[in-house]
Amino acid sequence: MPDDTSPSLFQVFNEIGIIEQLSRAILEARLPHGLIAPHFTVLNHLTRVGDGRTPVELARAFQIPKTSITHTLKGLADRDLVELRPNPEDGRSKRVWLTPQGSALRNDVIAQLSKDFEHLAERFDVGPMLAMLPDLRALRIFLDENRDVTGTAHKRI
Amino acid sequence: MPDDTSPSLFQVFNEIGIIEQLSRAILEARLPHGLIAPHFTVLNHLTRVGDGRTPVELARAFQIPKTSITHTLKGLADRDLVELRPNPEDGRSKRVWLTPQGSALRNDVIAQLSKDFEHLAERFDVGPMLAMLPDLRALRIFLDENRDVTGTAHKRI
DNA sequence: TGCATAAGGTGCGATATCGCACTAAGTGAT
DNA sequence: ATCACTTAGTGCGATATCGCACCTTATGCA
Repeated sequence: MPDDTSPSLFQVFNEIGIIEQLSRAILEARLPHGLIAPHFTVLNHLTRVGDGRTPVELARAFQIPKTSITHTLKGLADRDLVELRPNPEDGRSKRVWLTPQGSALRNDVIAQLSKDFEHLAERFDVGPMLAMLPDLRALRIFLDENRDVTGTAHKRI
Repeated sequence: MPDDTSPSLFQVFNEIGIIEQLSRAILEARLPHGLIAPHFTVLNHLTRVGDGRTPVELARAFQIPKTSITHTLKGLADRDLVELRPNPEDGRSKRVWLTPQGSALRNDVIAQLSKDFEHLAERFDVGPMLAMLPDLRALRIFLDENRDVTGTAHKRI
């Protein structure tokens, strides 16, 4: 049983879990009522890698079940933030397109968060945070590539 | 708008979010059917800081709404993993006690995860992960103490 | 002591997550 | 061309999350 004095991966994952929660709260405070982090994550992803992705591609990117992305996309489509059109190359699937409103909302939120982060950086040295990015990336990639090694695969696709 | 080349807090939080998701999957793969990460988090917390906490103390520790902890505790109590008894010092509140089964389950899961982490460490250098623990802690503490600064407080208590 | 206010806990309703199972469509081997 | 198999998407049901409103009990101040 790990104790509280020697650093352990338990503690690392625990801190990461809490930080995820707190940073998610910061994000959701900037989203319009009814939208939560997963909605924004989709808008941001489509902006960064380009829209026209299929729902399954998004599910894979976010490591979530297909049913979850279906639901999230429905929420975005109901608000006219994305548009789902058939995939001409595959009759089974669809493609997800950003609407102008979806792009605008994503950019507004990013702008707000940039300001929030600037305020934080005035009172906190973010240097170490930025410095740990490569190691975080390496860990994320390793865990991602080894998802099924510990019998962990579940239904994520 | 942050680009993808210069390291930014966006990317740090993004990596942290993905790692949280993947590590949660590792944990939940070791939990009995019907139990999810929040249930384990409660058992683990009560083991580490001692049981006899009140539900509100737990909600504060995990940064979640009171209603969420009520629900999670009900799930644990239904499975006889914790016991809720009245708080003799405050007629409004209760205290949460681990049952022997709750303690045993927590220890079993920890043991499983320790093995999982050992397997991971055989193929991945965890040194940098452990080294970033102090910085993660500092960030967590700072975000926690400044939750309301950006108008982010919500209903978390 | 009385009363306004705060704090702990929960019922309820809305939404989210996700496993299961199903349909429709693509793939590949014969 | 056929048929077994795989893959994309979704309906459904179970559970989770969380805001709101409410009840109960405690606290603080006049």
